[in-house]
Amino acid sequence: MVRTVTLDPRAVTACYRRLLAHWGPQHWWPGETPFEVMVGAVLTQNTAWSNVERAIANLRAADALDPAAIAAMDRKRLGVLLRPAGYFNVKARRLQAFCRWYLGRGGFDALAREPTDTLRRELLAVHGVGPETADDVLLYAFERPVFVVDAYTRRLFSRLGWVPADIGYEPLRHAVERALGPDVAVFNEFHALIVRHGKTTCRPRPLCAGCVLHAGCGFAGS
DNA sequence: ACCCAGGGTCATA
DNA sequence: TATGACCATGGG
Repeated sequence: MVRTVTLDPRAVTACYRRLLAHWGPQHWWPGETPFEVMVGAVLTQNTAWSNVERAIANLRAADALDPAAIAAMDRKRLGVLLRPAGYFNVKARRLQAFCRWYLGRGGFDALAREPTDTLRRELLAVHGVGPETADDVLLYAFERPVFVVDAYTRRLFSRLGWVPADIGYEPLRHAVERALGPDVAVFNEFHALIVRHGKTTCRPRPLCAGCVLHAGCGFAGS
């Protein structure tokens, strides 16, 4: 039995509005096609996006930004293309596992007909796809109303005193989803804003100083 | 010379 | 179930 956490919808909405007013729309997810978004979701695991862009550029230059091309490619050669994204041996395997699932399931149009919970369960069964990567794919490629939790999200909400610091992925995801209602556009923007905010003023060390949320969300430092 | 990045898997206790 | 090691490049 997972303890459910409740967030105040008004407070979370105020937090979202304040971040949006301060940072502006983030235009996530960068990517020409849903498949490119999915590739980015795997490659950006624990990796700076600037490095992912280089790897995607390599794939495109090799005419390999395509599920069949990636699935059929020699793994070592794929690793060479992915090198700037880091963990390139790991990611070559993960990307091929993902592409084989994607092709085996009939591609985007077939997958887009499946209900969200089915898609999520299948994504999580693919080697190398964990909760955050699965939810990136669901939200930013399939445009399903799923909120993406990451380290920034957990840190922000726990520093605001709204959730325990060790809250699990699912409890936090459901709490935010309930507080902000099922809304693809809002979930899209909110996650991007939390990342944007987290990598600038709310870095791990030192703790937030002069953060834009101090006034709006009651964060008083630590 | 550190620390960090848009995580996840696997072995071990 | 819960830690810890491991994966690896590039920027601040």
